[in-house]
Amino acid sequence: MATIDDVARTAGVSTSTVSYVLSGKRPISAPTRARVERAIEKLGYRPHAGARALASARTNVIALMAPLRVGVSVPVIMQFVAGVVTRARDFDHDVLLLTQDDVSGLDRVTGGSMVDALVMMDIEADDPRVPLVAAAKQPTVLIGLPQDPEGLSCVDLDFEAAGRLAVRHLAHAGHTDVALIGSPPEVLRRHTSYAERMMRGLRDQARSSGVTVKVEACDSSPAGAATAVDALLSTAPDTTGIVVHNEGALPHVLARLAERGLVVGSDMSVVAVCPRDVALSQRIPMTSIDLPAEDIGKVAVDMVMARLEGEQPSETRLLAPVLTERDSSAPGPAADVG
Amino acid sequence: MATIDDVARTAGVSTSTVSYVLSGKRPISAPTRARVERAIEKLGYRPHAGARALASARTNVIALMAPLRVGVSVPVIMQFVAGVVTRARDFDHDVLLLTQDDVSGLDRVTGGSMVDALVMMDIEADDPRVPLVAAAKQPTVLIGLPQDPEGLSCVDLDFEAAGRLAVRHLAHAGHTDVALIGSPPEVLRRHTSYAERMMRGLRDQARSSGVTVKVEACDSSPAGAATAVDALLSTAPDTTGIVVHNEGALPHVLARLAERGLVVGSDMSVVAVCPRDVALSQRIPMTSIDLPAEDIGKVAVDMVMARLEGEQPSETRLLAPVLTERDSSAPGPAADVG
DNA sequence: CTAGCGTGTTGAACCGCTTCGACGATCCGG
DNA sequence: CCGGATCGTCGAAGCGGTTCAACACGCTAG
Repeated sequence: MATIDDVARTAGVSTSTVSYVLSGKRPISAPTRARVERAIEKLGYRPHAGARALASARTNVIALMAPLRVGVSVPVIMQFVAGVVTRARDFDHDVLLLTQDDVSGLDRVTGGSMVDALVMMDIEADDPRVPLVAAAKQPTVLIGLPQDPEGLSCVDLDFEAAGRLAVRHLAHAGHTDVALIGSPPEVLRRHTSYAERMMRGLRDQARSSGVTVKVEACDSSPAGAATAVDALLSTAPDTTGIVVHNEGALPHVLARLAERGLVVGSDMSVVAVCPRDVALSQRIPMTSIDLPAEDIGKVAVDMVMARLEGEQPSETRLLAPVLTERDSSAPGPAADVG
Repeated sequence: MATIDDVARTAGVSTSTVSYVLSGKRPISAPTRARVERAIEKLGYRPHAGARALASARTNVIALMAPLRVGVSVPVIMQFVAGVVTRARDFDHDVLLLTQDDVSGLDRVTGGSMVDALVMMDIEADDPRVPLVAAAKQPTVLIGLPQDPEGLSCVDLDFEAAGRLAVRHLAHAGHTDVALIGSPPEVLRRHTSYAERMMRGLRDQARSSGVTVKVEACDSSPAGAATAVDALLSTAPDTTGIVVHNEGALPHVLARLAERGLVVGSDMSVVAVCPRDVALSQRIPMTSIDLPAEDIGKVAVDMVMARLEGEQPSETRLLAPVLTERDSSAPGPAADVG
């Protein structure tokens, strides 16, 4: 491998000049720059990342901690990851992938100066990782909202607003008895904040719209979905509007409703909270509130980079939910006929 | 951040001694080791990754190039990734995540000495990345089989054997007209090798088992699945056994069969080629050939590490397929009644 | 008693790059 | 014609480790 000294020698300049050509931190005359660039080209020179990190205290790598296991919906994770990786490249950074359960990884990458910054997904209310990264010298942004952000930046969909939006949509359409089919019980038990925020928004809006709202936890399996649907239909038989906030369970919920003889889009209105493509790949195109996972990932990177550059203070950004009406929702019993 | 010199000073030894305590490459007496370890503990010392990489020419990072976009099934990708990341940790390595389309990333991480080795997923027959990594100084293992491995290591499920196994299973059960519902047309068009190997196995075994086999490409959408099922049922109405090698389409294929009044598990036998959990989360538990994505990821890391250590030659390993009988397959028309 | 050995430790060179202070050259205004 | 900017380039000092040759020490064997 050619080194910067090789380049300097074949270009007939000093190594610092080569360095300045590369970084642009000092003006270099056009002819000199050209000579250096030609040498780089000729030798196929690539700066050594380690040497660079050592000398500059910058690695151009960010860490992304993602839940590679069960629980959260896999396509959503992938979209976050894709968003983070592609946006990181726009900032000339690469991504080091850590798994959620590898808590010691935080220390490793942080203390070992392996990364310039961190992005962490799937934050829980009382997440043990939060104090760790809060103490790190690298800026961090959380995807999700912990109880106490401790000066860290956060991004997420505004699930509370999403809950309100969903109920408002259904109420406007004339539904008076609505329900949430939500996250698996274990997710709720962990006090994952998005689930709780969603429920809060739902209930708030239900109160002010004067509709009832029943909440069912729901395992993502076919059986879990069936159980939830059955439970709902027996304890709240007047339900005509359902918000499904569980992509994994969504197809099975729809299947169960069908089995029970309910036609989604006329007998029963369903609003899904999930990524666009999931909404579109169901048996019928779903009315849905988009979960813009890829965008959130990108915003996370934007925020972390901003903190890396200037001295932006930490902030938390909640993205406004957008509801797109498709074929799974229809007017309800209380709709003005006309 | 404490440096190795700080540790040496507070332990009252030289820096090289600290280094040897850390690496174990020279014997250190128990008392000295203890003093050093106490100092490390006390200062919260972490070796600087960049400095280490510079001095030792080892980064303890491997690159993983994964298709973060459409095409291949998302859960499968996640499982590969999970396997690679967790196994890499066993070797004290971290994972740098590259996207499939970022071909220049290969050069970057390779030439910049950012990683010790590479793992690449979703290899196509005539993959442009193969010559690039073949020229790199880092060992690489491919998940999938290119036309010409050029001395690179490869791992994959033995799809040809899987094809044979699936047909053999159906033929044994008395099916005489079988079909494949396979990858989306664009995947086939790219000559993705697993799809072609699967078809080859299928056809071989069909010939020797004396059954007919019809092949349908299949888009992963509900509509695509419906189209494929309809086409199959009209051009080969006698089909009683289907192999589905497309996890995304699987639920929709099953849905379409149901809509057409066919009961999977009696009227129609279906063998899925997909990860276990996908097979189990369909409307009924599917007879399936497991796609052990996580294992493959782990094996990939094992292989790449072996090459990093000793001077193992490159090899290609094809994992033997395992068929698990569940509820979606049943005896066919030619079965011995008894 | 000494030559020779193994064990444990050390000093110093080096890995490849960034960056700071300095310096020569060119250009300006006075 | 001179003093002071401005511009472009350079030399050298780190950055924080690893590793090699060398050495001090206590042993054993001769």
